[in-house]
Amino acid sequence: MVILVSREGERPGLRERKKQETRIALSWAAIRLAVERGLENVRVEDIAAEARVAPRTFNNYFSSKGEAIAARHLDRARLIAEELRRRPASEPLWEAIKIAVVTQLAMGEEYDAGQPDQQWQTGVRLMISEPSLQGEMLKANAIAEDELAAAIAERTGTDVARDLYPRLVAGAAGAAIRVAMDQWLRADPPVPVRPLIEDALDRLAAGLPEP
Amino acid sequence: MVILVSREGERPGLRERKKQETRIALSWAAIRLAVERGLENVRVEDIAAEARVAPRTFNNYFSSKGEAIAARHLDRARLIAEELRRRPASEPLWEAIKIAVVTQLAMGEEYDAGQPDQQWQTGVRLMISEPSLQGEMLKANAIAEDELAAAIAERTGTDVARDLYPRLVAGAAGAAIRVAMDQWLRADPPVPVRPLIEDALDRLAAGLPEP
DNA sequence: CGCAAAGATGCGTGAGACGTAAATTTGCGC
DNA sequence: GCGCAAATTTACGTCTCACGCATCTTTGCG
Repeated sequence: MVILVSREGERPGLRERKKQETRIALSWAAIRLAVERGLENVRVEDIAAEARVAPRTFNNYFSSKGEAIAARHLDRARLIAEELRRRPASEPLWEAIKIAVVTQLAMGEEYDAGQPDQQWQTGVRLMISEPSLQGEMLKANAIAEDELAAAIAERTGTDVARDLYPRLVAGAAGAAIRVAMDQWLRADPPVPVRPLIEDALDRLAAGLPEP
Repeated sequence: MVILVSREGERPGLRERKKQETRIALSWAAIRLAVERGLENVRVEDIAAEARVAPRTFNNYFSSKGEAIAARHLDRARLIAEELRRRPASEPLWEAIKIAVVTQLAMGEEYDAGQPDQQWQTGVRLMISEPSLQGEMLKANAIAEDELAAAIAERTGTDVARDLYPRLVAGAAGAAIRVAMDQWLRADPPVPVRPLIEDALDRLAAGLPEP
């Protein structure tokens, strides 16, 4: 995956900031170009050019076009775990998860009430439509799910390594989010995402009773 | 993915049978070699040689080494949906799912009571350990999950395209299976899988209450 | 027994992933 | 400010791949 290790407690020096900017620039460039001309008509070289870096540099950040494209989604998905950690401990777990997910979705929200930002949506649609990118999206989801599991373990005082519980909840929540998202993207007269997400998570918490 | 379309209602002529055999031979060869010398030291050429086919033929079956390795797991995972369809309609859904999963796991069972067959286990371990294969395993799981969703929709009279329900259940069940499996593979004094799977699925059906 | 279709091969090409070493830039202490 | 050591970016070269296309073989069937 990433070669340039961004050690955690790194203070935001010019160096780190620039690295992050390059990473994001490469990622958006990859998405933009892939949407414009189709993934197969985009060479790594093009992406690098678009981001004003040397071709070889692309591979210092990502090990494939797919990874670059999924990076934006990954960063976004990670925020869910981060947000969950911020929720007060008094909140019931499922409630906290629901809020964390919805909050994260609302992040880049624009004019259109309740609709996540356009660019991210474009990226997700791209990943869903191009078969060769589906694997990358799944990988991103898996990574985000791991972080979510860690956050859940922390919050519930369970152990990610020993207990099934945190990973089970994270996995189920991840599945719910994926399904809701998918439904949302397919919806032909467009519908708001939030209700879908909430419905999916509520059903999970209810033990998935037959409808 | 696969180029050679195996049309469904195909009767098992010599042709089809041989194709299937080649596919499986390539897949096992890939796994065996990867386990023996490490994935990076296995060239497509080697796998083809091991399966007694021309190098070019490998790519007629799989589009990458990873796909070949995941194929065995995929075929196995698909059986769950197939088994679910065989369960009597009178059985409660979760019960049926549990049985379908356990039955499938028991398939290649050997001497050691309750432990799935060695080769498959080896393959799964390989996919978990090699980062570059994790994506392939996730893809396989996703495909199997789709089929499971279809089977669930059929059984519950819901619609995969319109209702969240079938995909939600399939996704949650898939997550439960993954988590249980993972726990099982990590367990240091080895433990039987079945209880883990059943525990995970039971918790799902119970709404994942905090422990 | 013979033909049409399906599959297996061979060959050639365009890309990609990545090791390595040289060139550049940044962070910092003096 | 200045200069050096560490972190990054680049340039190059190499090794595999994935896959299109043309051709040779094998299989299924009348």
